Amino acid sequence: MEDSAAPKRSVTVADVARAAKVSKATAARVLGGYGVVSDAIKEQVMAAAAALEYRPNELARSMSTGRSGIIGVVVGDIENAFFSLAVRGISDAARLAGFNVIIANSGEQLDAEKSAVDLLIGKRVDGLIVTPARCDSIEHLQHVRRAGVPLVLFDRSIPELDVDAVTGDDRDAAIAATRHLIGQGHRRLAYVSAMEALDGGLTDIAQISNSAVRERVEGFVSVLRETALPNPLHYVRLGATDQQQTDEVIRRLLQDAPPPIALLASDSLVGLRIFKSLQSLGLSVPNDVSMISFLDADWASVTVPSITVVDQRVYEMGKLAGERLVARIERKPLAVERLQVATSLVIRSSVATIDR
DNA sequence: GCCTTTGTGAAGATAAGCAT
DNA sequence: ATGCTTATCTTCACAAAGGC
Repeated sequence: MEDSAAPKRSVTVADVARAAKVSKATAARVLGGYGVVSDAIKEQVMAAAAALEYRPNELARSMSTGRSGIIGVVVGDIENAFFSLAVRGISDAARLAGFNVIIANSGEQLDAEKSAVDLLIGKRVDGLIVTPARCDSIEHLQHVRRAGVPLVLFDRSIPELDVDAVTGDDRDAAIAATRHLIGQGHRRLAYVSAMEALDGGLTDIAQISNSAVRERVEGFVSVLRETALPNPLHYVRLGATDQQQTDEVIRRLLQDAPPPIALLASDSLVGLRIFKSLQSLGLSVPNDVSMISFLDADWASVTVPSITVVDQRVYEMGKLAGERLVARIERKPLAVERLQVATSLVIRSSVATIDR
């Protein structure tokens, strides 16, 4: 009956050492695979460890080494395919270097992000990858650096912070997508984002606290300006946070500028919501409304019509961020930089060509 | 005297138990 | 109520022991 599930003290190095009749340092050397031990003793210890079913105590190990072998990742929205793909890239890079990953979700809320960072620092993660919800609130991230924990920003950059960032080429991507729409003859264009709407509407691009969205909007607006289209900021619409809000955003846009109109969706969740909104309004893509979405999400290639997208190569972005963080943890001498992953426009069937 | 192998003891954060 | 000691478990720097 000794095999019952009765709670018993876990087997430690000292237990193995006692069973193998050696000191715990010797047992620890064998079990931890470090230092030098004669073959005969190595065998004794391994046999004792196997008999006792020894499992190392990771808690004690990280207490002793000062390393946890864990990388913390704070993402903006775990529901968003952009982040799940990124996390896959990050954890692949981490695993290759012998690290595990703990994921926390901020829901793009600054408070949630702060407590997630706090928690992970408390867990003694060896490094942190954060998608900052706001690029204008950096106190908690400076604290990470003061704590001596390597930090890599993901998707968004904060120049004042002097840390590595892995982002897309958001401005160029938006320029390419917008030019494509212009090239197809569109003159009524709008950019739709899930960022929280600002009180009093958008009057200055610098107000946008998310650098990725800000740069995309800058790209979008710059193409509208070079094409001499009037009042470009008016066609940047924030607040498409859920289906209901998106329906509302689309409804107002269509009141303002009846079809034909072309929409640029800031991410794949917004893209899908826009697609649903248009469907429920009985509007046809691309005959009534053309659209391009950021991120080549699965759904974008199976809808009718299939959706023209900005392929962000998010897996590569995640992998790059993971590798960069590992390099920082290993104290590789590298200059702080912003690594941009190039995007490409994947042309499908959601943009109409307008004859004029 | 040197090299290899093995042992000793401290560090690290926190809480329970004990003494003042 | 307060401070002190001890226990947790592993790793590592250093010390010791044994063989040549």
